[in-house]
Amino acid sequence: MPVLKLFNTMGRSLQEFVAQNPPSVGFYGCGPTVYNYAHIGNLRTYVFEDILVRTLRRFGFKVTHVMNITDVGHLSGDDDMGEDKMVRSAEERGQTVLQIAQFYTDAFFADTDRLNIVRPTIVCKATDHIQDMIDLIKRIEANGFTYMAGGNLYFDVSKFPHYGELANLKLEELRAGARTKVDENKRNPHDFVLWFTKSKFENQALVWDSPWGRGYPGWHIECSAMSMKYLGENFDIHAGGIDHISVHHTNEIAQSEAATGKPWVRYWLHAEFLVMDNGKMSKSKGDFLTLQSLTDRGFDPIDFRYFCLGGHYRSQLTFSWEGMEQAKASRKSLVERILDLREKAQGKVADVPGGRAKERLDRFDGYLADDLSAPRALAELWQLVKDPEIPPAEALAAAFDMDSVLGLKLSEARREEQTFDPVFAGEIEKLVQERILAKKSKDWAKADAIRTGLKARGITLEDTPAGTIWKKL
RNA sequence: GGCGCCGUACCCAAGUGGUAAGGGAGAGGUCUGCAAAACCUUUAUGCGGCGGUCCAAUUCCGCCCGGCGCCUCCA
Repeated sequence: MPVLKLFNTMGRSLQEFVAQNPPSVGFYGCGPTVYNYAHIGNLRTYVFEDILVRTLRRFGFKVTHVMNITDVGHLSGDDDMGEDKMVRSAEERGQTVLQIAQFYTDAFFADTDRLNIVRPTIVCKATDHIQDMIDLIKRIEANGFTYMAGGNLYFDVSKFPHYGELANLKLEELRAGARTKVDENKRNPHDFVLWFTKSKFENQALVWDSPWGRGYPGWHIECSAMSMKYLGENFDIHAGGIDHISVHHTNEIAQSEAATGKPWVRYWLHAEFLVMDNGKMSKSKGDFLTLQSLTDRGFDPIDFRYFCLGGHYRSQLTFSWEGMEQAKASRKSLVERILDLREKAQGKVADVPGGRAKERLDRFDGYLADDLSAPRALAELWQLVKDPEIPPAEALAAAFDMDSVLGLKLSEARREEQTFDPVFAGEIEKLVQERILAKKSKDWAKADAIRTGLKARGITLEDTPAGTIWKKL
């Protein structure tokens, strides 16, 4: 395998990936806050993380993938007088916060399953790790990075010299340009809460006892506590959306390294946003597209996955229905080619692709190795399935190999005949035979009538040299 | 104000200091009773504009125009 290079946000450069303890790789990906459905922008990031994990595994690494489920502590902004997201959602539905969390957690994994995203090795809920967070905060406190103010425990960013390195922030300038509506308890606008006992709103549903009083953890601490618990005090990769660079990940680094006194994460990867024609999609504004809204329009979840793969993860991708239509058409055509190859290979798939197929597979791996260039990798797959000089059985072997990373379910592709309800299929088969007879007697009117009739029922006929085949429209 | 990104054919979207991947859509052709599918051919002397560096720039630098993201919960 070629040398894997990844763009590290820390340092903003393409760097050779060197695992700390090869072949093991510790990977932490920020998971969802489960107060609502994931929207397709969220899902784009998870598709990216899936490509990352699958690529690492293809390149021989043993990946431990940890993902958090944020079910507490994710508060509204500094100057936002609104409620806790979880609490609001619970009140609206007349359920408990934990019921809400469970419902949307299930919905989240149902979505990622449909997108053929491999489940994380470890999924951990914030509410199951409160003691770990408290223990970690104690260490941060013991090292002198905290202060109490107004009942809350704050992290003092001025004590952490490297604060803001990930985001290229300079504290002096930030002070000057700071906003006015910040929490008045803060000494520095960028200080953040590690533990709340005084909330800006009432009815905090979940509270725990702690050395600082009864309350609940700040948002950032869960990722530090849980990642260290499962991956150790320093690990290889941490990934998430680009919006997390300046606040969430910056704060995670500060508190983690303040606790341990040593470097925490080696590689930081961030996925750019999926944006709508008129700007970004906002989960908190309530109007956003879910995977379900795509399938309601007749798209297969994998069409969306294909759509995501068409753009590089570090580039903004603009969502549009037209773009989805194109992805759908494109994927359909790709699957058609796989089916054709299957028929030509008469069910055979080479054990190991050789010759020209191997060359294309190598090129494919080279593209993945170059900062996960899915668009070029996908283009290479197209070149492969279109290459007339490659024997079908070899092409299939290489294509399925590529799909171990792309995840387009190519090996599961079947002609509709094989997946249809047998009764319905038998009925169609009968009509097809009738039409063949009509054609033999040159009764074009009847033949065309049958074809038109089937089309109305969503079935299209194709007369190939090998006979008539039918498929779903 | 600070940080960062983008502007490539009708559409989506890669990419490179030496002359533009791939897909969708369109057009022409082969095949066909007609279709469909498939296959073949075809679609940017051009990469927002203006300068600069260079033997050579779409690719580097500067400026300008246009669009977007983050800095506040958000992938």
